Amino acid sequence: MKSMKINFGKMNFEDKAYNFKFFEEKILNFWLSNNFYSPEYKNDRKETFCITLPPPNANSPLHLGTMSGNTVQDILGRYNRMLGKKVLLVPGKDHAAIQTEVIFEKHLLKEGIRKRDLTREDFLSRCFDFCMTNANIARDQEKKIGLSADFTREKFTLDKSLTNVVYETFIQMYKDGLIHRDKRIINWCPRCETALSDIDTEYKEEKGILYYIKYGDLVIATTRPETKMADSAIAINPKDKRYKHLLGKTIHIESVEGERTLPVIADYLVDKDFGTGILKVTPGHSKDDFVIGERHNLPIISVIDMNGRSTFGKYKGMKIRKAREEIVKDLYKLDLIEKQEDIVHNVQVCERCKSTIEPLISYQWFLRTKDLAKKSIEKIELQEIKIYPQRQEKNLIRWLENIEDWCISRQQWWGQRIPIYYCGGKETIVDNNGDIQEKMLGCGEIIASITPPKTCPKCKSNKIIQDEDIFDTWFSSCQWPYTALGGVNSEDFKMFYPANVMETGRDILFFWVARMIILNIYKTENIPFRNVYLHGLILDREGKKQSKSRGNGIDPSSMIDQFGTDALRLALVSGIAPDQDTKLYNEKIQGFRNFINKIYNSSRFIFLQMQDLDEKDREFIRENTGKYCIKSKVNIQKELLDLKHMTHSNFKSFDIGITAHNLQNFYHHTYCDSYLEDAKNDKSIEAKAELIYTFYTLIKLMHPFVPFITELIFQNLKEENLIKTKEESIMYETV
RNA sequence: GGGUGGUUAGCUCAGCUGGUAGAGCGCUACGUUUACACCGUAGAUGUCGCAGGUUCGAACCCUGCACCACCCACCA
Repeated sequence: MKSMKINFGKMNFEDKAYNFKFFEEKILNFWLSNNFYSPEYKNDRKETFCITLPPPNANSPLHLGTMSGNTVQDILGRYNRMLGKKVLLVPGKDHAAIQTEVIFEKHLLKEGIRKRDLTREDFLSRCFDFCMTNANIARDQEKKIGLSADFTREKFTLDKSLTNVVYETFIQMYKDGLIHRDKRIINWCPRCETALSDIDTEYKEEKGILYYIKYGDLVIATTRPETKMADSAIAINPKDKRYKHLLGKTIHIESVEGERTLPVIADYLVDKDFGTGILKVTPGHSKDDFVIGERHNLPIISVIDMNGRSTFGKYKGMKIRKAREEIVKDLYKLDLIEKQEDIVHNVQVCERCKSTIEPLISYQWFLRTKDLAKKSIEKIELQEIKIYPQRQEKNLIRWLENIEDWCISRQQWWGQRIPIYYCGGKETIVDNNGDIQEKMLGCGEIIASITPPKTCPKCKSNKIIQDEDIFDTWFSSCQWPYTALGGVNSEDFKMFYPANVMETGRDILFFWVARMIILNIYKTENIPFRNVYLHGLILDREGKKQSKSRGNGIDPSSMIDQFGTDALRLALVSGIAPDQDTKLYNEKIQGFRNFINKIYNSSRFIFLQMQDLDEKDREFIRENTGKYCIKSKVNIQKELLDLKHMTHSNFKSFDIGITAHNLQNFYHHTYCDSYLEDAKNDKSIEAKAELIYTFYTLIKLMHPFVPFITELIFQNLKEENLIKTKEESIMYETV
């Protein structure tokens, strides 16, 4: 691409206040209309620096947290570019499966359309358009904050090419025996008729009744008598001496479900202080019971269907509440209820419609992670991947050590549909014993394939049906480090993998970072990134989390309009420490705007000194490479050198907040308040040369943090023939 | 219940491996001087959460406690 000249014009010395709006727009156009953000701009550079930027969700505009992350990563990118490296920041947008589907459904509802009114294809195509609209807004925001990412390389996680890479990974895992299909308890919303991840549910305090039900000679307290026919054991706490004699025995009961024999087991999940200290274990309808059931190899019985109705005996077809009432009545009739108590307990509900979650059993796809996690732990312990702040390392390792198999299927539409095909299809049935089973309708062949097979390889039937489910969104986003680079065979992958930094929130250290390490080591036999930088949250003035419901969210674009991008960038990073929350509010950003204005005015002062110089003087100034003469109480030569060293060493340890703070402090108090004041006493040409030299040095050091105003000053120094440079932009100068 | 972080000037926070408490905002007074009132100069303001301990010496190290925030688990 041929570079284009933008005429910045001379700075307007009449304006005493920096007109950031005017200049920032010009500068941004200058950067964007040239090739500066591309690593190919300086193709001869050898050492690389790469960040595959965490893709924000394509379902809404960016919030401040993402922009703060962008700022940190851009600072690292710009700094490394100024160190002479070939820098690539890859932008992207994430399809964010479930979250997007929820948001888009709400969006549709405003138009009076329900999801079930649409076909799967229609829903997907509308949702795609919705995402593209938001992605465009988000991309503009990224540009506006000054993110020097190569936008020609932008990826969307649902792009066909990325999806195919994800499919390849899955199929490889399938062949390696890492994928299995198994029963699992899920959060089912009977009203929305969908499975929900824990994130899409919330807890609500609810009044309930605790029934003390007789089980033979024992009494068990429960709020859910309607699941008692799905019990497969009686459990006590191993430390509970009261019931020790029962261990290993079975108890015989006669109840509403008829005669049954249940084993007595011990599990530490049982709270001996709740109710009578005895728990009825119902693996089919309670998450904790499911865990206990797995541990003790208990049968799973289902008595509630996906419509939230009972499937058992005389209660069959009743809504759960109704079934509960009836069962309680029957239990009273049989004199099997000792007493009942009112209690207030937390109930898990659907975040959207607030109906009570029904934990149900269904078949899901799983990834075996234990062995993969071991390799990841090794790499972290060997410090091949470093975590900032370091204390999070042990959290990460502990999580990896205790990792469970990962359920990677979801019952939604918006996402990557699982590339598994069944000959003739399948259906899930509940047999008379309450057992959930998958019944194959064809010859039973299961085919993993990127493209739909035309016929069954075994029986040659042409009735091939794809699995209905999609992948967990994290299964795709955890492959981002190589999908962002175009897959493991691309030129970019060869040149830029592994990335140097992964910058993300500590809240997704496990969800994302840990699993990214796992999947990337599996796929590439190499780490995905060398450093992990965790950021904290951006809180409001009172230290509260910003949220839409609280209405305390800070609108990034209004901040930029009021105070300018450079000011916002400084406000977002100055004084921050990794994993540490930070507060943001108007007055704070205003303070940084004042500082930007200080930079502007000091440059005005310096340029005014240079106004009447002839070309010979200018040449003298240009040729000055660090001779000092101005008498000042500040030893500027030494101070500048110290500042440089400190900046470099702080960057090495990712102490960006400290660096920003130090640079600002130095510029304001040492450079302006002391040194510039003293410089006023020396009118010699040597003094002017020193002034330009020191100024130029500082502007470059500050550029990664406040890129706009420093570019403006650089262009004017060039325009005025006061510096010797071959570079078109300050971002390719050397620090 | 388990874990992590925080507690320093009215507010927001610095304070690196122990050696006389710092900056910005705010406040007070003064000031239009070769850039800047979105400014400068000068100033007031602190039992460094509480209680012990180590040390010649602790905001910093150790022990315990309190309060705040967050994370994980549990709520039959």
